[in-house]
Amino acid sequence: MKLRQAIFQGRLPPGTPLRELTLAREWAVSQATVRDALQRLEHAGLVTRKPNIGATVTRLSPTDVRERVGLRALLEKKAAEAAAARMRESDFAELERRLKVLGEAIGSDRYYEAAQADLDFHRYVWQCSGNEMLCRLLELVTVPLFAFISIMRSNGLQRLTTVVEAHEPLIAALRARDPERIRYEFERGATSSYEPYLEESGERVAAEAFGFLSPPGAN
Amino acid sequence: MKLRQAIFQGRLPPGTPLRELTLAREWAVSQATVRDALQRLEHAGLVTRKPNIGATVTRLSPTDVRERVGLRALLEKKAAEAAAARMRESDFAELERRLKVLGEAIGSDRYYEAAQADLDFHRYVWQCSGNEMLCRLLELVTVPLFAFISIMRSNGLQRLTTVVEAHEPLIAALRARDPERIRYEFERGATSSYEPYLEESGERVAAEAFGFLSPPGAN
DNA sequence: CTCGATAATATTATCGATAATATGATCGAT
DNA sequence: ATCGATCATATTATCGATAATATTATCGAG
Repeated sequence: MKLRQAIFQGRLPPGTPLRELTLAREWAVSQATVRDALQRLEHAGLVTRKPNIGATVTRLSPTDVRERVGLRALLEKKAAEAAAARMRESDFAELERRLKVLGEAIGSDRYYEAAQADLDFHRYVWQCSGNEMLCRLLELVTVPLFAFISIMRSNGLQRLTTVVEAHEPLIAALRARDPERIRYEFERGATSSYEPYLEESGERVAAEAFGFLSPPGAN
Repeated sequence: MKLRQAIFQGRLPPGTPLRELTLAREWAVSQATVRDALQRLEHAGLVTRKPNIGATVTRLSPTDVRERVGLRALLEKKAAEAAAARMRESDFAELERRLKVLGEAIGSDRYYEAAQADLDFHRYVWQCSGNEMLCRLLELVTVPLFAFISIMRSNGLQRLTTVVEAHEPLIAALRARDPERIRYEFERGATSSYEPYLEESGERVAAEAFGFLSPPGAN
């Protein structure tokens, strides 16, 4: 769980090799425990493992980001549509509570907490869909994107002030239970944050964020 | 890898508890190796693990099947559309080769091989989409469905003779590069095999397949 | 000086054993 | 007799050490 935090905070930049025994000594645990953690993070998409070679912090190429953003939009629209049909007033209240938590985390410049709160907001919508498998897919697709954004923010490369307001149309659309509007707002919400990195210059912007260029053959 | 086969062949019915040390002794390997295998199968969706409790062969409730079939249709349509735009003649040839392998496996009543070949056919379409993440999601969603079908077949509960012909419209639609037709055929292909288990009587049919009823509170 | 084979090193994969935890049974109190 | 607490047992989680494998460095031949 600490590893997850380190990745989100950008303390372990994408591409960092994760040596099992090294991490084990570092945290005073066994290799088996580290191995276990790495396997779980691989499942979450934050770590990439190759058999007999080793593990590294997942590095998202512009192509990867594009793929994930597209899939997230597709799946989240579906989830939000289903959720709208099932959400009661208490669910909307919970959603607004989570948005408030997000606002507070942003207000105090806590990037890791902000990313988690952002994730928790969206996760709640997913859960309201009542579709368990859909939730799992969205976790898989989205978590590394949030890590990506979290790193951007911790490097000061993304404006934070607008984040809360950006979420309000989502709640409004869900409240209205208008499928067309839900699709529009969630499509927009899923893609807007990443637009700077999806254009021609995406590679350059991402490189600035991480302080290095991806090697030509990587991914 | 043997465990995977055992699940597909129905030798380990859904719900079977998988004790780490027991399996380790059975196959003359270490607990760590079994643990590793279970973790990978959990990732593939064939095994369900609960912390400090244990692992069982994943049991798909009718709801689970419904969720997965719906998501598979959604994702596979997207993959097939993208694939059609990129497939060359050699790709179509490969697809037909794989369909032939499937036909041979069915001809000799080898259920495990048939399920794998069926999977390999669809996997090739996914890969032609060029969208790596989409492939991963489809694996996750679909593999347990194929295991489900494989068990049905091994219990003689599904007709096999029509399987090959059912795949031909898919190839034709891809060849035609007609998005509308691709969507139609893949939607149909993804859902048709499961129709018997998606109706009111789904629970009963599934119970027949596995020889037992799901406990009321399961899932 | 370059290329290929071979040895040294580093890292993952596996092993056997121990510790931590949850489940089910036993006992006592009401 | 039933409910709650405690203990026994089974199972997973973790540990330290060894084996297998891949990468890198070294050496010798051309």
